[in-house]
Amino acid sequence: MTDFAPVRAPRTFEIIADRIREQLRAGTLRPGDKLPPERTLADQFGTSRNAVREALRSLEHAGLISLHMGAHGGAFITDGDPVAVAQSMQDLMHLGGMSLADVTEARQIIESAIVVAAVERATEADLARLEANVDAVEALVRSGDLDAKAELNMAFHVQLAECTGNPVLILIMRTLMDVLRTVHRPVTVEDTADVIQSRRRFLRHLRDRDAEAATAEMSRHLIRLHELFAAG
Amino acid sequence: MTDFAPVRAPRTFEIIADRIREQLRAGTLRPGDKLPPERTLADQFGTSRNAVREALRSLEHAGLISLHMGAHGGAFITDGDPVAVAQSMQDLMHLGGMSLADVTEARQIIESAIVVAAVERATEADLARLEANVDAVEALVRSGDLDAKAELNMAFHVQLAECTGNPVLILIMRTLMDVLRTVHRPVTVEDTADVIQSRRRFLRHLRDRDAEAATAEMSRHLIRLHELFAAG
DNA sequence: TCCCGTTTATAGGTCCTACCATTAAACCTA
DNA sequence: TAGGTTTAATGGTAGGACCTATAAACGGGA
Repeated sequence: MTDFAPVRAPRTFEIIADRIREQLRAGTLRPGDKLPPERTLADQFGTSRNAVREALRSLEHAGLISLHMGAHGGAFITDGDPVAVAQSMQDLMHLGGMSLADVTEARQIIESAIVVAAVERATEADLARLEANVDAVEALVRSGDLDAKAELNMAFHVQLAECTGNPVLILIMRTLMDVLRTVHRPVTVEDTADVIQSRRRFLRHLRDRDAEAATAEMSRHLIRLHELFAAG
Repeated sequence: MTDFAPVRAPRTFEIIADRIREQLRAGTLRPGDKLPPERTLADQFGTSRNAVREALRSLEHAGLISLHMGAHGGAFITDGDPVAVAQSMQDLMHLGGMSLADVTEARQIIESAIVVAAVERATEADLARLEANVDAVEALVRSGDLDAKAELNMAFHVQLAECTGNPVLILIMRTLMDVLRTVHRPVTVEDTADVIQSRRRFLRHLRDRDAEAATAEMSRHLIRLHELFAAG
């Protein structure tokens, strides 16, 4: 019965941030709009500029606004940049002492589910993009640019998530890739040939809408990769 | 070739926040630790207290630290509260970046994968916890405490993720639940009976290590729930 | 007329100082 | 010893001053 939540006096900057959030939800403020200058806001809210700044800082971190300096600068409503969310998740993962093994495993589990959804929904354009990615990777291997190759490899998985058309899944996959990037070790060249082979098989299964085969192919690949990381 | 990233002068508070982040990743600062007082930090970094405060605000928003007032207050390293991430996702939802349907769908896809992993790994203790949860829900339904019931229902899904033993999956599920909690509408009583029935069946499959049946049962449940939300 | 450097106004970024508000612990007082 | 009171530590707020970046207005020279 008596499960009273602890009361906490709201801080000024929180109130300010909430007021601005309200206007966002109400639609009074729309992406692209510019907020009044900090000094004006401080005046309107009847607070110090300091409090306004902390509120804006909070909104900026949330990815709701982006701040620009100089004349005609200011706080602009963004169209919803998920980078902030990804950054926060990364922080939590690092903080929670999550190991590389944890991340790759989670990725493996989630990606297997994503593949199933992608098989159902991938459009011709999606498939073309994925194939273009593999082609580009092949070209980079020949030119020896391993860093760019690794980048594209990660992009492949994000693109796969994009096939589902679900922004939450895309966000999660992007975050996982970002985390992996920070602990990334360049993989030796010899196994890239295998990777490309695997990708091509995978795409064939995707085209055939063969969920089982596609999942199996991807799982094999991820397990190998996981072992490689673990060994590395 | 000339893919120069735009340079942006890092702001002071960003540098400060990054420095603190570094210490977190390095493990010098661990959850529960207390940062020096703002005044001391300002002194150490050679900046104004203002810049320090904005850095702390940013870290607080990221859920990395929590600030407490009063003597022996200060900035404490948290153990990784995903509330901040959830808040950011909510903001995105409001900005139109993602919809409630996206979240429930992503949850559905991810949870189906989690079930597979849980079937393989759930220990006897895990199963007992899950059963205890269902029992508790049943009791709360009889006593009519719908809020507490909803809370336990969400806890069920987090507990399921915990069966996998993978902290990344746990974090993701917890985040998604947090997002859903805020848009939660009390579900009517009549269908709770069904839910409990479904849960019991699900747990039976889990005990039998029958991945297919467990996944099917959970999917049915989530699809129903999704429709309920959509109709809500 | 057109180009290009200069000026200028705007607005965020930083600093400083003072003071307020909250809290836990030390210190009384009965 | 119990319970209220003081006190010191620390985050929160205020308000002013100045720095810095930037786009637009201005202006001089070819």
